[in-house]
Amino acid sequence: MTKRGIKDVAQRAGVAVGTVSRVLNEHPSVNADVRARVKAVIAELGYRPDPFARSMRSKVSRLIGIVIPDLTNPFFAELVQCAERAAADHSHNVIFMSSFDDAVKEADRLAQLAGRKVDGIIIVPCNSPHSIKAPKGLPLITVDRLLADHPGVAADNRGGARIAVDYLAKLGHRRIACIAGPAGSRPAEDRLQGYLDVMTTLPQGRAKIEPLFVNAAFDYESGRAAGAFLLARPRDERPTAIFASSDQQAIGCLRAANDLGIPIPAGLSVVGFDGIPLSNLITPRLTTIVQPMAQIAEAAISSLLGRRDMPEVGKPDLFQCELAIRESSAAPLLEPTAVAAR
Amino acid sequence: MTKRGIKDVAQRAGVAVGTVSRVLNEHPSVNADVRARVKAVIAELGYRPDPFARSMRSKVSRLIGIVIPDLTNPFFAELVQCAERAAADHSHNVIFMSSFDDAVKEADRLAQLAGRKVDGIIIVPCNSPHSIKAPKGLPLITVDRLLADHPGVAADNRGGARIAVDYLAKLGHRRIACIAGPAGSRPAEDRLQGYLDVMTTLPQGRAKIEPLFVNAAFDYESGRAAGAFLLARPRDERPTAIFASSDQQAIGCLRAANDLGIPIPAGLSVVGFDGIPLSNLITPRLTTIVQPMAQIAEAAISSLLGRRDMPEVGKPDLFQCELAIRESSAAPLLEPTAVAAR
DNA sequence: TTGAAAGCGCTAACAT
DNA sequence: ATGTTAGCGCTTTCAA
Repeated sequence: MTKRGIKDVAQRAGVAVGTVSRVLNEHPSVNADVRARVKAVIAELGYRPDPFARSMRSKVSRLIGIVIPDLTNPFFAELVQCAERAAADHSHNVIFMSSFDDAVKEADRLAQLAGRKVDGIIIVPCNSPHSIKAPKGLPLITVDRLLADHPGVAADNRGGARIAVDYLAKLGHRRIACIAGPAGSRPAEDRLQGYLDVMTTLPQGRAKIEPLFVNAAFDYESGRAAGAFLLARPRDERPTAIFASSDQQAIGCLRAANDLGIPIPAGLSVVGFDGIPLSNLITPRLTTIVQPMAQIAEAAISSLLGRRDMPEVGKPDLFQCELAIRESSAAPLLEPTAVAAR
Repeated sequence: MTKRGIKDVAQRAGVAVGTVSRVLNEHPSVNADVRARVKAVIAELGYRPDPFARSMRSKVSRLIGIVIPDLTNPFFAELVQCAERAAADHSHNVIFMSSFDDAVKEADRLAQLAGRKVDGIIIVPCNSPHSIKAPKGLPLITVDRLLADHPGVAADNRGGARIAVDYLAKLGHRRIACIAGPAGSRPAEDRLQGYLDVMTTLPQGRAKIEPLFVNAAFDYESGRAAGAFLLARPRDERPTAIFASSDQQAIGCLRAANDLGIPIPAGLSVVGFDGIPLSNLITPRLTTIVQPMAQIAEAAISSLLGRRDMPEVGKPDLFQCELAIRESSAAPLLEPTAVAAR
């Protein structure tokens, strides 16, 4: 099978190259029979338009760039996977790049993507306090870690946290602690806020209800340490439930409880956040707030491609989270209210 | 900053476009001073050659395609991350695609990459018994899951397994069990073989030494189940050490031990395989065989780009693994030899 | 060593 | 509705 160009197709079909091009681009003004004939020839010849020649003229690359801080984070890995699927659904391919959470590398990657003339960029900005210089004229959308001066889509972190804490409260828990994320992280702060929202509106019984939280990085080990800290207090002051700001933290916290011989969920309920695949694979399976990653990724891609309104700057599109009740949570052993009444 | 083309550079530098092109491509026959002047102008104008125009003529895209079954697997995520870094080191970008372990999708992705005229393809084939139709004329290399009819690079799985079991044996363990990977998986079989290699050469003491292994998927839950199975036997027949074929399995196995109240490493040593980041974040930190992912990825990229010989078909390049001794392993409580001698 | 010019394969503007 | 043609921005002969 030798090299086929648009000319060969045109010649074989007895039409001009322009017509073939129109067929290729689904241009309306082509007679049905001509279109059919051309398509037949295309199939017959196994012709595939050269994407470079195409992009050079049309300024459309059918390429989406995605820049994330670290693929080792399962949450980002899932995002990338979902984004690729969404892009494929729209006949686009994905150029993947990692910024290693380094603002300099991030800027470089962005410039490269601009050079590649990608049709849009999805970015999870790195954590250093900075903003991004979006190549102008190139649609860019932030995901998860929102930036004030760029459009963004994310989970409704605050709302999700409320759902989690609300659930624990309804189960009867009152001493609910929170492993908050790292200070300065937007998602972390939103989740903490959601926790506080619920805690401050809980009906005050005989036992005083006070929010109790500790900041920690989003990873497993930090979660374990934070959990150990929260659980290292006299039994009657010890939290009966912990809301962690990430699944990794929650899993670490499970470990801390285990180290102290606290049974799950009998002695302690733990709820995570994110809904990473691992959360449903461990024992006990983790009750968690699952982010609608597929929806988030789909929204980001659609917005970039103009098939959907771009979120306004300052008004990110937020997607509702869902509570997945699994094995790490249950009603507390002793109803604190009952105890207080005795 | 308006649109800059090669013409602007040529004009500003007082040379012909051809000369600028030669400078751009490091062509030798350009006077040093001319080259310097042109480079200065390029920098001054912030000129960036259009990759499409470039590729259209040169048939080189500076793009590498990578197809993996599932990014949710932390091992593959690390591979992708390493590959992207290696590609970036060679001024290439990476088009990422997921096959979702589906041979049909895989073939489709491959065709797309061929259409994109990528300079090479890295693929972790999906598990179904099949082979891959590599677009001819396009360098393709398999990683991890090797295929008999394509060049490949991977860790020396058999050697790595030997190191692990050898280490356990030297520690004094004799009842060493193995959580093998899924049957049919090439890496799984190689690792099991390594385990058997060592077990069959262990000096037979008074206590009979027999290999004991059970197949399981590579994930956490399968590892937990397999661990529970292996540990559910009378104490004096129970393995004192378990070699798992993946870190995820090992972590699941740790959990199984924990459920049975077996202390780690006092009551049981566990060694994993892969060296995923999580392995060093959990408690206890997991002793494991770490694959040189960066090296493997670098080798794959270099081979594709012709900066290094492509591995021969049937003779994959194998990279030595390293033992990372951490907290999940130790000498057995009672030296079996001593016991036998008593 | 350098310049001039011919395309690469396609799209889009213009002509019919 | 279809044909014709001028480039897109670059690389690469071919001359000089």
